[in-house]
Amino acid sequence: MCNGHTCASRQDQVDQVDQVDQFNRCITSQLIKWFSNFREFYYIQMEKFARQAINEGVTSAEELAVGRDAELFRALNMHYNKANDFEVPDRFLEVAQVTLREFFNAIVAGKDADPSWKKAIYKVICKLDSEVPEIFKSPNCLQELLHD
DNA sequence: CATGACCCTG
DNA sequence: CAGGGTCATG
Repeated sequence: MCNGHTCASRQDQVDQVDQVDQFNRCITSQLIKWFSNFREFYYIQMEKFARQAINEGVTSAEELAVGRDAELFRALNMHYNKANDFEVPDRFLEVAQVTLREFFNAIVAGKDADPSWKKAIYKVICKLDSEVPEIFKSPNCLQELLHD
């Protein structure tokens, strides 16, 4: 039955599954790392633009708006969507604006004196996170994404 | 012991 | 981004 050419041994099959498993684990951890880096860049920009607004004399967070033409948006888009491969959801703009205002108010209030002042903001913003798209939860996520 | 969040560097 | 360290979880 198993002539060594057309049929893999049970052990070989087990090894293959292990390899696929490890492969997927590497890919996912890599993605997690990427998202982590994205998130960090996002907040760095938020702080940067919030301080910039303050230095420019903005007195109220209400004056801060993040539209698709905003410098802040351009900076972010440059990193996440340089080739404009997809349309940025309006939801993203909304959350970005909330985040910017959150930073603005915190800094104006002098909360940045506290070494961990950003955590309060993170706590607020993470609640605004959108649900993870179903495809990403699928075991065949990689295959499905590759088809597009 | 493994994994992931978070932080800081290069 | 990638690496590496720390800390909390399970």
